[in-house]
Amino acid sequence: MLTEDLKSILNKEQFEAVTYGDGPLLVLAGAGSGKTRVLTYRYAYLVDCRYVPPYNILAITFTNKAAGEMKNRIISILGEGLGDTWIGTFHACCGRILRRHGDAIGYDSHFTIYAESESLETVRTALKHLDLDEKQYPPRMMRAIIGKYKDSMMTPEDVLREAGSYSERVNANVYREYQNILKSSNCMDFDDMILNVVKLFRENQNILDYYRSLFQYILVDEYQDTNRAQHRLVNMLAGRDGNLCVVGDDDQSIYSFRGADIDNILSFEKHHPGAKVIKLEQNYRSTGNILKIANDLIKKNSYRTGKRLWTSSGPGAKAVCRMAADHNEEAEFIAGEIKKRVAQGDASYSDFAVLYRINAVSTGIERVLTRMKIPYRVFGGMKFYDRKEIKDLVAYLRVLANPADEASLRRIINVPKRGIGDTTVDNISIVAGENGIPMFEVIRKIENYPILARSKEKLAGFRDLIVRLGVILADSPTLTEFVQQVIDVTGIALEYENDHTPEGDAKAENIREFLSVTRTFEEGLDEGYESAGAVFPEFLESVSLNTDLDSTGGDDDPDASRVTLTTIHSAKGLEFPVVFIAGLEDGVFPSNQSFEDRGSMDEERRLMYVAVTRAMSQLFLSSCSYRMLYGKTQGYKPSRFLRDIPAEDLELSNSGRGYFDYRPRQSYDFSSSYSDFESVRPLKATAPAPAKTSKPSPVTAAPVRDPASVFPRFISTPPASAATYLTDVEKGERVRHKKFGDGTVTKVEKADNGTVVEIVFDNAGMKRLILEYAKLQAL
DNA sequence: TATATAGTGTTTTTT
DNA sequence: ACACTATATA
Repeated sequence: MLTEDLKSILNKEQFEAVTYGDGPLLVLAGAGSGKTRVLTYRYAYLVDCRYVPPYNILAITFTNKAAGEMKNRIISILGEGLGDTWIGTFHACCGRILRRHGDAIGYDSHFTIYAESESLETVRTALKHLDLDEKQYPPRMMRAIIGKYKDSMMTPEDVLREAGSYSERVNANVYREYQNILKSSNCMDFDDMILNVVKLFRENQNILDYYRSLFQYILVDEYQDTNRAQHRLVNMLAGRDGNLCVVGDDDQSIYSFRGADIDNILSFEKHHPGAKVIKLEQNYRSTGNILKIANDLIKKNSYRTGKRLWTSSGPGAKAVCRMAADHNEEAEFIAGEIKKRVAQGDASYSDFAVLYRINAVSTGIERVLTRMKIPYRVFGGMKFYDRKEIKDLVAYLRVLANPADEASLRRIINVPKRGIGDTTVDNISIVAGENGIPMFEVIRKIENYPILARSKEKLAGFRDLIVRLGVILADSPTLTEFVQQVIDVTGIALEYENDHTPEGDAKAENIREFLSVTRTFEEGLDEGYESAGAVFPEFLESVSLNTDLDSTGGDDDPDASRVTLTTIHSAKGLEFPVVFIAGLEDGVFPSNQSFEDRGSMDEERRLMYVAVTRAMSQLFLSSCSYRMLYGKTQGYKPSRFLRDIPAEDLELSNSGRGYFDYRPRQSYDFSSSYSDFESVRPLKATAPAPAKTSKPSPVTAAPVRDPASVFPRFISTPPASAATYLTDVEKGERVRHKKFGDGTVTKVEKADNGTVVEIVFDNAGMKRLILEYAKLQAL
């Protein structure tokens, strides 16, 4: 590969980013600006022109898919294999480090990785240990709280030390017990994988030094999505002046609810003084009209580096905005447009995507697509590994690899049913706790524990089953054969096969499908192997970390052309010729939970920006006057994001049946998104609900032409009650919020859009609210 | 221990 | 609307 060749393939900024020399480099890559191209070419350039061995480059992505694509593209650029690489997700790379060096922080190399549901089970166990009522401390909420602590890298001890209230102390205790259970089960959750590597490095300078010298170059993709721990990890490895190249787009940061911290990318230059910053603003995906809408939307956010996408291609078609009466009309409009274009022969179903903020919006659209015989696929439904029957099978495998794995043991101890009930399990757990040994050790030596005498036979049966499977593992020549034996010997598929229901058949089929997962894994191995046992741990790790949809199987024809239905979050990184953004109503998108503070409203706007920039040549936006959500039909107003788009950029498609005659404002009003917080409450559905039948009846659908409803934001909303809300507060003050409950003000700061108050709520954690809108009451 | 019933809570979810 | 879960009951 010659540098001259790169010049002809890449634009000026891309070229500069790819060939930049040593030291920190920040690439701000706008949507569709060739980010992946830069990453892959930079990797190839380092290898081919600067003679860096691939093994000395750490390339981190967020998804397995991205890692796989990156690797393949590099190989095709270089035209040769790379050998052993460090191209992987944060979790895959950390897993690899921990399998090797985890013993330095007290983990056995066969540790199990817990996903969401096992983690939740562990929280339940922790609550039980602490005698806490699940009603009072919902496991999901507790897990979320623990997640927040982990996001901010706090240990249970840190939480306890800083605990100001009783509930915070309870949180700390649950967190501590949760960690204790994980540790004694030789398990980690996803967050722990990152945190533990940070811990490993912090406590073992020699190990850190080893990896620092190993990774001569570090590339990180989607940097705007890193959380604090990941940021810390990268900085430990790269140092202040290391050869760290991060690529990302602050305008596409949409995962803050999972701990992603937009500051990591925005303050890169602060952390790495003298860093080179390159902006990629030329867009190769969308038409000019689409980019104009995207640019105009995102420029309303103030906390950003500021980029403006441009294209050398023409303006293309105008975006079409449909004001529909209800979700049925919206769905029919979408289906109709798709049908029409496919019939004309200039598009196939896979050219279309329907994007929405919340999954609940998809159901209405699915119904109509099905009725009109339009093939579609829904992204991000039930994942293969999330299915009960697969989890059961995996739990068997995990117990074999790591008998200390308590959540997995509990999962399978009575699957298939063998008469071991909750009481017995609780007793085992108590005995295990008293003796400080794993539950499986108790089962191994049932004779020693009189409490368990009654279920002795049954437990012995379970123990013998596990032991027998262990022998089979040692004897099986291949992984697939072994797993087949596990299925047969345990009989987990049998009970499904016997009940002869469609669901049972599907579950049995899924279990068989798991064998294609093992086969695929075996095919992917570079070399052959001696026995199932030799690759077993590696296989389990790939199962734990491969949570995406690639191997879901089941669905008949993967190549068939279908419309894609997906949330905007899952659509990030994808592109489609024709994109529909459905459900553009205030309270749906933006979500009504985002009205509380500016930070989340900005994130909603970034989400809208991501949605718009998925479209290549045609964008459709739709909004409903009435929508049924969670079983209730309510009136809604058009999304503020719709109303923020200048009128001249939209072509209206109005059936005349919508209750609002939507007219976007002519001139751009920067304050609009915040000026009408008072009117965000959905309208009460006093008007006749939309017709239940799929064809809206023309009688009930008479449009309302009352000017007040045409421009609802000009209605002066009377105060909800006589209650007075605080207009100024000070640090330390106790306040009450209608949703978050009571809390203490920890910070007050003036911003151009109002007064930002930071409040630590007793039960809801820390929130930043805009005082003017937060409706706080004094206590 | 298995099944019926009432009650609940629903933003987004790369690993 | 709907799915999941805690509880009551046989």
